[in-house]
Amino acid sequence: MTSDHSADAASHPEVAKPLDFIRQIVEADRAAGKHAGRVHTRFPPEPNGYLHIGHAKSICLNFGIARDYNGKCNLRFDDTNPETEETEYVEAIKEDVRWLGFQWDGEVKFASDIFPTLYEYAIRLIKAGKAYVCDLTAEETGAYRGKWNEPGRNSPYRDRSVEENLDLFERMKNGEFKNGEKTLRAKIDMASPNMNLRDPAMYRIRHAAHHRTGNKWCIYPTYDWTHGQNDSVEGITHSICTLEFEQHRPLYDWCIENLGIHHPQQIEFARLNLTHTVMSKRRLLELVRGGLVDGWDDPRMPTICGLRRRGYTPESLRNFCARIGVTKANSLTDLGVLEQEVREHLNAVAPRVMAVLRPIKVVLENYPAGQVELREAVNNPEDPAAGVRQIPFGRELYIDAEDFMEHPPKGYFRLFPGNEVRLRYGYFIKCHEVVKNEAGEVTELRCTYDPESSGGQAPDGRKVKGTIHWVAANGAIDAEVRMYDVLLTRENPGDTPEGADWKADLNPHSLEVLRGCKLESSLADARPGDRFQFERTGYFCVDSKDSQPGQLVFNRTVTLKDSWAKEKKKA
RNA sequence: UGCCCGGUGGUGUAAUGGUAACACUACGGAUUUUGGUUCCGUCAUUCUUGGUUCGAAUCCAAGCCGGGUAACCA
Repeated sequence: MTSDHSADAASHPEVAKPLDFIRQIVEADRAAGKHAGRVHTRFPPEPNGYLHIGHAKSICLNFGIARDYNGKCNLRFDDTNPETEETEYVEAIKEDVRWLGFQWDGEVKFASDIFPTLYEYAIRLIKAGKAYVCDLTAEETGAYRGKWNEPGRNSPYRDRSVEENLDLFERMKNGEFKNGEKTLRAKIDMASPNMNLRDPAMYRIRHAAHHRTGNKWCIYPTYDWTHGQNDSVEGITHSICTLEFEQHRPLYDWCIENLGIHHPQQIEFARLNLTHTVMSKRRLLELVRGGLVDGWDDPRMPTICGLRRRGYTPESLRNFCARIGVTKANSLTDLGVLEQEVREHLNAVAPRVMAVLRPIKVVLENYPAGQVELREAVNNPEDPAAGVRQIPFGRELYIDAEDFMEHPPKGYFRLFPGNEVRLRYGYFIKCHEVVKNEAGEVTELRCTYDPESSGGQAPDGRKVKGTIHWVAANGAIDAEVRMYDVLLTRENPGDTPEGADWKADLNPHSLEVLRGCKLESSLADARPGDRFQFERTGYFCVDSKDSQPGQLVFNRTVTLKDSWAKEKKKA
């Protein structure tokens, strides 16, 4: 087994690091020859909402294991509840999985594909005396189920004959009964300490159109009666799900064993929690329906489509999932880990560009009026192959308001009266005069430049501490830039006090829209989805929804690390 | 209240009876035409109490703490 492991590690460098506990199980199963060494997983979303970063963890796990062990991974929609599920979500989910970089095995699967099989299986259980039709209402069923510390009571319908059950079940299917009038239940143990084994429902009556089967069925199988059999039929070997299904596992196993069919192994892991982030579909839906965000793909949403629109790359999401690991321990991952991951990827691949977000005009009094020269700028210092570009320089420029202070604190080495700084790829400049408007705001700086410092080095060898970015006024592009911050101020939204509204923690500053930002002219051709580093500021991408040629809109993906901001905070 | 599952630096994980380690964060420093990147360094960890053992993060027991669980949701 040791040699097997190293062979795998050699052919799959990404699994060379210590294996998570699920991969350990998979390797042990392979070594033992279980399922003839075959590995087949599945990702089983319910099509009733959009995928989020927590799903990405599951996707990376399931598809990743299939890839690592030359196995397969199915994409299967768990569409057993016609009342909440819609085709709209199916398409969005497929797109998100593909965008993340994964391809499912064969056709997309649906739980509804096996409705006929499930029906046959149910008849098998009825014939074996292991399932019965129950007339109890939902409320009554709850009462009969008992409490945690007291056993339930048998349903008065529990001992119907096989013939009667068969007849009733068929009539349920034929639509002879109203919603909720009858259920088909597994006959297990009303005294089980595990509530899931107290005669769980297998079928309920719902006269509702299903997004795929239309009105063909009016009885629908429950999750518990569907999932394991679906795994079995698809030949799944390892059925990976989240912790809350752990106490369903005995039921999962019971169904399969009593049917005598292929037995996949259910394995549970802890779902992802992120600081400042809500992940439940209910809450996400609340944000969307309440108009608190701009839809499922609002760049502040933790949805895959939101992160995509925000500028996250599939690589960064996959790397994130690899970094956080897989365990059974509940945890809360710092959002900073996700942000660091996207910085790391974008640092390597994003072209650098100069953009002034909050412009202040700078006039170089000793620079010839009307003169324009081109300066050479490096596109990506991390990637020499990215080459260089020419950017215009002139007498009038914009710099960022943050790069000038009239009365700077100690340690500030950007521009202030009397101080000399370097304009990146340009010249040294010195500020002599501050022009303000009536409100006392700085509107213009009168500066001089040192013609000898062309290229950013002074021949006399004098040094400047600060280098700031700039955009020539002439030819600058105007753009809108959306500065995003966390959606929730509370670090752990799970800590919202009982009875309190979690939405009270919504961050009122989660979006700041900046208009009239000045961008270097090379950005004129930027296309939706293009990602850049705005030098010294952060990573930004062209919004895929609202940006237009000539009216560009950028989203801030993440800031650059900022040790000066940290310094200021300390003071 | 019953049952199930967890508990390792601030955070996320590793160590699978044999020197508690890695990453992130934080803090310090070097380099730097991005206060970015990169590099070097520092701080800091086995929930408690017993038991088994030459030896326990690891096995056992009890306790404590956290999570899940009583849809005809998934």
